[in-house]
Amino acid sequence: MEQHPNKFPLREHLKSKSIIEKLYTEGASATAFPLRAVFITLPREQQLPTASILISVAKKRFRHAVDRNLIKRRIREAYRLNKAPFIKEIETDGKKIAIAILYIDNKPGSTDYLKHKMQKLLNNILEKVQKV
RNA sequence: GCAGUCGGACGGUCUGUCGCUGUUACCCAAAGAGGUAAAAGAGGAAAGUCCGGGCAGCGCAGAGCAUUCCACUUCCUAACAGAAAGCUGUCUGCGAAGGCAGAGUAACGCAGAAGAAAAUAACCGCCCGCAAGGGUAAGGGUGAGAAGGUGGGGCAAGAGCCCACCAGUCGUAUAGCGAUAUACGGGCUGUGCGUCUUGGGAGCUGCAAGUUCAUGUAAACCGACGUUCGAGGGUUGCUCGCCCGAGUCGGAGGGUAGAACGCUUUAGCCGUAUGGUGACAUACGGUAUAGAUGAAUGACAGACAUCCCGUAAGGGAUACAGAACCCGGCUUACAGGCCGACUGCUACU
Repeated sequence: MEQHPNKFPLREHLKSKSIIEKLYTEGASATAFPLRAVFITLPREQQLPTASILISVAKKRFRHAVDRNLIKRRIREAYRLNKAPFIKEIETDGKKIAIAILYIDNKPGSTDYLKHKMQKLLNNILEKVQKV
């Protein structure tokens, strides 16, 4: 049975506290304004998916929960629709990766805009990962 | 018809594509992971976290003191600082209505760069008197408040000194469950705030409560105090009193940070009837409707609906805002429209 490429189930969300802590202290970063990613490559372990994602929108920038949710959902959508080629690359490199995506603008961006930026961001990350 | 007051209820709908969450059924599989399908999946305020409860853990022999909250009346409720129906004063409005305040004042204190004076008042003024001195709160300016107010009588001039009306207060009667209202009568009356007094309450901490399982493990090491000559702990903040008591406290270092329960069936929601002015209560019938946890409930496209602009073609707008244990309130935000009762103005009959 072939897997649909555009799914983004909960299992691919980053949850482990220890990995998140590691991510923020040791992670490298890539930026494609208004998105900024902090990421870390991990050794192959059985339980983790190829890419674990954490999306964060600061309360400081958007006071209302409604606005934060809106942006998170748009970012998630942008990632969901663009992740397939990215994951394939990581997989052929034999790596696993954990990424925190941060939103660093004070204004909400439209869905099309974010999709475009997400492609850029993922390419930037790939470049940096493959250099190492 | 226009303008407005109060109360109530609502706050988008549908289709397609790609997704998310838990549930149920089936499929694959040693198991896990996975796949397919079905039905379901944010609010009136989910918000602010300001009150009150349920629930949970800990605590609770008792006494005193302190602290703190509430305060017109009756009533509703699980409870409340909330709601309902009223009462008194005051302010706003032509009005329907709405806002604000509301236990007591015996004692003590404060007011203050005002004013003569802030309570056993005499600066100016007025009166008596040769004068010394005395009488006087009518008039003056200050102030939130000046010795109840206005008018008349009276007097040397004045003053509840006397009278009428009005306000307050106390007593009696009547009406009301009551706050109060009305009538009659008596005494003859300063304002605000605080302390205080009276009456009624308040154990503490919150679902990151708490329970179970898994992983790991340490009754290891160092120091201090101590076992009836009692270390230390519990007992709301303190005191007394009471109780437990052989371990307790600190340092350094290490481990976990996952899963399940709690967790959604409830003071539940809807309807009808009865009682009540009403909040609400009772009875009967129907109904099942989110449970995430680095946190789902979405993204995109199109159509419709409503409103606004425009002669038209067409264009624009659709708010405030996102569950986190659950309820009852309060407060705040809000495009747009709906229903009921009432008020004012205008027109017509």
